[in-house]
Amino acid sequence: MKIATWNINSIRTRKDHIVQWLQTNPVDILCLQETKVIDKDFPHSFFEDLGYQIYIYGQKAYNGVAIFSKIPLESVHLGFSGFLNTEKAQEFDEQKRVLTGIVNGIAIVNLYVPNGSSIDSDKYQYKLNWLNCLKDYLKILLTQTKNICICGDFNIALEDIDIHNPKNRETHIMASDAERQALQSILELGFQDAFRKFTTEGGQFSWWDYRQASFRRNSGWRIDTHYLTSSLYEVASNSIIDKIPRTWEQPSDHTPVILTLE
DNA sequence: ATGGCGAACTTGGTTCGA
Repeated sequence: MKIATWNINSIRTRKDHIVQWLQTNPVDILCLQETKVIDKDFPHSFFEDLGYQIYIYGQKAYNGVAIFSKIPLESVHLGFSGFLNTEKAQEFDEQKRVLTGIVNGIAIVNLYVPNGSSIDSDKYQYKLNWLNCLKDYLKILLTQTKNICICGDFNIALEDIDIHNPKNRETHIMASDAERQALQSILELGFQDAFRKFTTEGGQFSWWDYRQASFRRNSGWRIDTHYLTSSLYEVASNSIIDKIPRTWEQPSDHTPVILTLE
């Protein structure tokens, strides 16, 4: 079973890339982030024609997540408030960043973690609070199943080897201590980075800034991945970053990451 | 210290992303 994650930075701009990619990479599940479109305008048919069921949770202009699955999902939950009945959860759901469904007994949690802007920004505090809410959400999900795959754009590089240049990383968004600790605290619930089961190498990135010829120079960050509970981590047989779509004309700034189970 | 690039909406200049 293959589960891919890809921040495509607008589904309407990138639909041809996604179709082209799926034709050579017919994964079972594709989790997308930053669809940037209201549900009514989501271009379903392109992907349905390839044999996928489409699950979407979108909003105007920003954020938005989607799951494509060859097998219909069970127990689809939109946002935090799908599981968490708190005022805070409802407030966070104004931004569409969380979509969960179950397939083959595996809960797939598709996430677009807030970027946070910069460490002195209000958005940074929002990001930390959001991660805290995610932890509560996962605690509840863990009471229901031990087979969980969280994947998506985490907007956090967990280790220095996940950044092309970790100098000054303490003050940089996506690498500051508080962000890493917030993510680490979630992982301590019982999740491991699937990508790191297979390589401890640096220089492996999933996002490159559009500016400063970052891709050409491989000045990237590894911020997109799959975190797995131990039952799934044990049966993970591969995790790779496919850099090819980043070489295409008018690409997303992120590229797909593919997990293989069994 | 700033802006670079790309996308969406407010459709042309602004806001946001990472």
